[in-house]
Amino acid sequence: MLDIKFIRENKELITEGARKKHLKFDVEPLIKADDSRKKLLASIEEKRAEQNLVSSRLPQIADQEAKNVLFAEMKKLKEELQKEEEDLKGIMKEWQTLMLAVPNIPDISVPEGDNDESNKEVKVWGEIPKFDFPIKDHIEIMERLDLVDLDAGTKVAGFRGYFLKNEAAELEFAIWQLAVDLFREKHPEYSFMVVPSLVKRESLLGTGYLPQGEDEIYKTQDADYLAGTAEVATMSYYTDKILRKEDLPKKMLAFSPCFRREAGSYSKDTKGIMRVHEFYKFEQVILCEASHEESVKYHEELLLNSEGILQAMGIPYHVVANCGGDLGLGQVKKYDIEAWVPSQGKYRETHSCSYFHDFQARRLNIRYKDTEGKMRFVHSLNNTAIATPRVLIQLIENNQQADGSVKIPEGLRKYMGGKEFIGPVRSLKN
RNA sequence: GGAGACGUCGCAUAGUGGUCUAGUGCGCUCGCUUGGAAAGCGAGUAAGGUGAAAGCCUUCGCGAGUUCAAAUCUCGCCGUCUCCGCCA
Repeated sequence: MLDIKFIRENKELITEGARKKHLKFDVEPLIKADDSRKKLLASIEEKRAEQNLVSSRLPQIADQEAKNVLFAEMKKLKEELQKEEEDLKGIMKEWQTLMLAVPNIPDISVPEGDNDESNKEVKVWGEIPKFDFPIKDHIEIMERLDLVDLDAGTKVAGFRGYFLKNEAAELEFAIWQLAVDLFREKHPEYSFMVVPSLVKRESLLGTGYLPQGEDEIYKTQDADYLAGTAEVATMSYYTDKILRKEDLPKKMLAFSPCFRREAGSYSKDTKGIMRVHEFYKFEQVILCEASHEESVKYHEELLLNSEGILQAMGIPYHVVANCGGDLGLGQVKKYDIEAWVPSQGKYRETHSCSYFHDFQARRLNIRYKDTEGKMRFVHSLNNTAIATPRVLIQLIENNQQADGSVKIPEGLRKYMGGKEFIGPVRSLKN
């Protein structure tokens, strides 16, 4: 959500921002609704002032005749007031709907473009491995080593279901442990959290996933939702809070299961563990002072933290600056980290790092007092620290060996009981 | 699941129809005092909207209602606590 005053004063900026994000948005209906809102509100407040004034004088009036006249007048005033309040309610509903649809303005450095093909590579790390044998994809490698059971996954959990088994399960635990250790050692200012996935609608509205993303999110019979990221609960933890300036920035590393319906992606990545309905993620969240420079500074920090985790596992990756059409409603700028998938011959997304300025903080009402004692909304940012099982694809494929075994990256071995390889082949299904 | 109690300005509490523009205590800020501090004394201490300003309006969990007038009365919802039941 943006400030209505800002919107009124910067119509061109908003329109230009929506264009860059390839969103259909017309600011005029909102301005019109706001005009009606202001006009009606002024009239209502005037009537209330009159009502309050008479009410405060009434007890001092002794003359019953005069009192009765006032009673009648007040009753009439009240009827008018009630009608206007009813009208305002209707206008406010429309106003709020329109306000929730206003996109945040993308940064000047965001590349132009409609979809991920226009994303711009900004960084490359690691050597793309060369194989002198025919490579396999993660599904084949994992099934041969009895690391995954996708048939059982489908049988038990349905489409996109999966069971991770044996060393794959161990690898997940190892990756989480690595992330925890890295943060504990290198970024001790981050507080660890385990946060709810089952959240209320307001939390998803507040973080900007609703109302426009209804199809993407699981909903329970109690009208709660299953969040697709720990960001939702971690941000909502601070709803309605007034933080002290000295406490900023707040840095969190939050773990949670994540649930995504993946509606509208039925033909994409239907095999394996690339795109699943249920996964686990450590998410970094930062709340900082309301300055663009601070946001940019921490945006880069979040990116480096995540790169550190991939580097510790020796997985080659690049970073792209997402183009306008690839940004969410509230995002100002976003980097994706994409790690190399040998069987596909391309980089695939493992991390998503974005900042929002005060877009989320306005919706969630998270504030602090600045140096002049003025209340301000905080800025918010977030980035994946590490998400499993998707990263197992890159981990396993890049480390596959000619005999079908998988070399465990050095950085993970101490969490795998010192083991260096997964293999030899345990079961040959096909 | 059943019964009861409660939800007030950062925290604690007062307030049961107009004198509440919400009192008091704690905390916090500033000042006096002091060599410095503590104590003491004094002053201040919510947010939002609107306006050039003075001011005006809103908010006592949320929503609806009664009334000329609601923190206060009625109804619904949400939340917290206590007891009982059930379960680990």
